[in-house]
Amino acid sequence: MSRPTIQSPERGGARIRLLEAARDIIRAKGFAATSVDDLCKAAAVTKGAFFHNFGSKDALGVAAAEFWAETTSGFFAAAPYHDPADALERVLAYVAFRKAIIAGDLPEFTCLVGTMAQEVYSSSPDIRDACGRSIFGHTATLEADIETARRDHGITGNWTAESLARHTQAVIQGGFVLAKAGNSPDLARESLDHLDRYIRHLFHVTEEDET
Amino acid sequence: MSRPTIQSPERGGARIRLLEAARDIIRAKGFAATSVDDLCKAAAVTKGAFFHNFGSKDALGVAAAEFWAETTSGFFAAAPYHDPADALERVLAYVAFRKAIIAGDLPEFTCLVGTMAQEVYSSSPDIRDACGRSIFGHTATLEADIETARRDHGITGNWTAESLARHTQAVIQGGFVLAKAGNSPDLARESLDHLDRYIRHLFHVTEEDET
DNA sequence: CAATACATACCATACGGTCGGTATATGTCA
DNA sequence: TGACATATACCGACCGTATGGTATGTATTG
Repeated sequence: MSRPTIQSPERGGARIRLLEAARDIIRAKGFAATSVDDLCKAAAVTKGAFFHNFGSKDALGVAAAEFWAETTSGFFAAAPYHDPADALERVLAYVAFRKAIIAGDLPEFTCLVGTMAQEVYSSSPDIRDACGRSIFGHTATLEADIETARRDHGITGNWTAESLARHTQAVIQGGFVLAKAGNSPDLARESLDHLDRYIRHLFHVTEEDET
Repeated sequence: MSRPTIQSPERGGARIRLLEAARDIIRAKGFAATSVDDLCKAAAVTKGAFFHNFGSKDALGVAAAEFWAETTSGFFAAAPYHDPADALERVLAYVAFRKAIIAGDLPEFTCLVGTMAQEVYSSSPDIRDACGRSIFGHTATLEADIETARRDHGITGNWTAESLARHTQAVIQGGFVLAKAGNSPDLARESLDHLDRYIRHLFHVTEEDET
């Protein structure tokens, strides 16, 4: 871990440690309830480092949403649900994958940007928009597979790939809300079963046994 | 507006004005970002009144969730979607009704308890549980119609009425998250169209044209 | 007279943010 | 090569304010 240089200004250890702390703490406590001191303590840096890297707490929120977008898009790009040759199978594999990664404690699998957007959409448009870019950027990656599947299977319904991709996100986000309200990850998984069934219905695919 | 009496202690004007203020402000700013002073100012009462009626800010959060449960259950009980004789039609009318009431600005139609649960599920179990009771108490009112519809239409799928009722809530809550992230109510309505289509699929009903 | 339903003044602290300082790395020019 | 200027990354003390909460007083009601 060398010291940061002028060529690689992102190399500053404090910045990413703060972003990782933000990812973990904000998912558990929410943005407003997370203090700058909380973040500094968790990242083992001082306030000076915080305000050197981020001009304000709001700026940290925006950066955290962007950091989330980067890391999750890498995570999903490397995930195995892209393997099937058939586009529809990839879409169904995506849903199964989203279900499979719901494991452990709630703050570990819930969505940072969904939580933040819900909380600050009115008071901090910058954070809200950064969260929106993360969410809708992700739906865009699904949209291509859905559209391909739709064409390959000759499906002509009163819906668009874009809309179904967004609905998929809505189901996932809504599942998280219920899981938190009911304090049980099962509630998030449950809705993904319905989503799976819905997509199979849309594509006239017979339902598989669910595990 | 008489003074509260010992026979009707709920008659205190400050209490309900504070609860109404909480309902409106927390939906816009979130629970943590809403200060006690904010609420007192909006309700035109003093801090003394606040802490007389609620022992703490957390207690106000619990009371606000319970207030929400009461008012919304009254609202939905009086709604016209209960009119159809056929249970399935009532379920579909419910979805249509949920779509219809998505109007105006975001804080006016989004769900207080969904927002609060998402925010405080970890730091304030009391509020979280009160939110959970509100949400799952509402799904229970749908469950009966779904179960009746299922029996009347002789549907035997790999799902339960309870689960579909919860899924309905998940779609609604998720729609709110996307609507906030994208700053557009249309995103909440969109998912309800998918939900409508899903339910019709489950009950083998031909799709109607959507407005 | 006792209980309720407030009002007002006050308090300790936690909060976001600022500021002056220091250590290290890099470019450059004699 | 080395001295110097400059920029970056970070430290830690400090500040003004906002926050949740309290203590005391008072008008009204049964």
